[in-house]
Amino acid sequence: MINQNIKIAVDAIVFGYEKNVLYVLAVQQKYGVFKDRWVLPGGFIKDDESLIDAVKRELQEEAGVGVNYLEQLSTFGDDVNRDSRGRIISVAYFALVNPQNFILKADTDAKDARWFPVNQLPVLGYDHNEMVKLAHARLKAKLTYQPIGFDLLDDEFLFSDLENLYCSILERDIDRRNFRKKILSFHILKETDKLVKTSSSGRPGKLFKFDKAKYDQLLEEDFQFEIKFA
Amino acid sequence: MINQNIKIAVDAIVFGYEKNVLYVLAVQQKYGVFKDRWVLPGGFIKDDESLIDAVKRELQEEAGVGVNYLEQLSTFGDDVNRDSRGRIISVAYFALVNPQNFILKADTDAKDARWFPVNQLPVLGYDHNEMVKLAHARLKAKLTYQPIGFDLLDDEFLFSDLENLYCSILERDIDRRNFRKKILSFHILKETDKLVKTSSSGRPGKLFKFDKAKYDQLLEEDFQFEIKFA
DNA sequence: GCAAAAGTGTTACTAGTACACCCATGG
DNA sequence: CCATGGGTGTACTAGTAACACTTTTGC
Repeated sequence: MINQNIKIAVDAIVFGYEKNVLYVLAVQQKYGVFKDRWVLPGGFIKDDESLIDAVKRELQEEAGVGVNYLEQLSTFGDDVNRDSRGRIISVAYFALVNPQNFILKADTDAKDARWFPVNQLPVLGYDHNEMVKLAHARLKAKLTYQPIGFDLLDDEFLFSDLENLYCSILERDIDRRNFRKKILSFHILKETDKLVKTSSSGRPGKLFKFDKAKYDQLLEEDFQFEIKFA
Repeated sequence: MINQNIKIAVDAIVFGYEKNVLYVLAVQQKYGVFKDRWVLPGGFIKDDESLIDAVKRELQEEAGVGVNYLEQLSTFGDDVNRDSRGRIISVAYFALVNPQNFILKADTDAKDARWFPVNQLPVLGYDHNEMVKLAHARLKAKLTYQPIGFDLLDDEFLFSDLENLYCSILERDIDRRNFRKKILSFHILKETDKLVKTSSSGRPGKLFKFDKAKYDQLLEEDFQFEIKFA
């Protein structure tokens, strides 16, 4: 069989959201040319490991993170010199997590792991800023045609949390009444009877849950989640 | 650096369209375990070659095809045994061509090259049927939100050609009047003053051209190509 | 009683849908 | 004059957009 001197790696763009800010996970390299440089979590694939398992393993090893949503984004291999160590092709994955579900801890290869606000990201190693840019665009687009915002929130959330998430990620104002009407019209939320208040003043709000089972069922009947904005 | 025993390849799902039928390009293998088996055109990447160049080279070598539209589809590497020769990860590309622009000719590695109607595809080698399925879904989806139908047609075409293309690929009826109104409202077509008739009877129709420059310009002004159907 | 956040309904407008007849050509 | 395919307009419907006041709570 052909002889090839190319290595293959995976990298993950992991988004987290908290209090109106969208974060990206980065790790600080322990070794190599980019020692101390911030990069996306990732690494080489093992010979007998699926791509997706490789991503999950790296996230676990480098930052102690388990994801809510994970999908393949794109494969970076057009720039032959994207990695100075040699020809390396990387399959980038797009992930969503709730940062409150775990505590970041740098582990195997990483010296440190941190959340950076997506708008204040340092210069990362390799072509990782480009990957983040692409993933960010994907997130914005997907938010409007797939119910993935819930993967960034707690299991139970206030309507205003969801609304603020859309506002801050899409960077635009949204009419609260129209937004609520639209989302409720899908019937993919379960209303709990719990009332909570976040800040010290103001009327408490009802908690909602995303009804995944209902959503999956609706998908069978060509239901299309879609939100447009004024 | 890590030792890895994984090879990387590219494969292409090339769609062509002619007279209400959507075709996929396949080549017949000359050598190997799958000798004589139909598979998608593709092959190993060279060490100093970008992914996209590898695809273009393989298409040229195996079938003599130059594409109108080419984009990365997905990378297949979750099934560790997808290729019996060893661990091979494949980056699949999605391509559109106008079959009239060239003559198929099997060349380097391929014994033969042929168009198969997408609905009468034989069992292909590897996981290639799965790739076609994914690409087909992508084509259907993209047709409604990107002006890629033109890449399957001649440079100049009748409105009815475009309409039939949408009908046959999306497998549904379309109201001619509404379709024409919608497409024309985008102002991305140039009307030529040529009149032609395809069949021997009936009124001749006007030829149109896709105005790519105009479309690119509109994109700058957040124009969104989008067609919905009744 | 005031500040803060939650909850709610109506009207105007725009875009989508449904639908049928006339026109130009060749035979 | 008939068969075939090209070209066109209007009325109805549904979904989106714009918009402001009332309720509950803590202080």
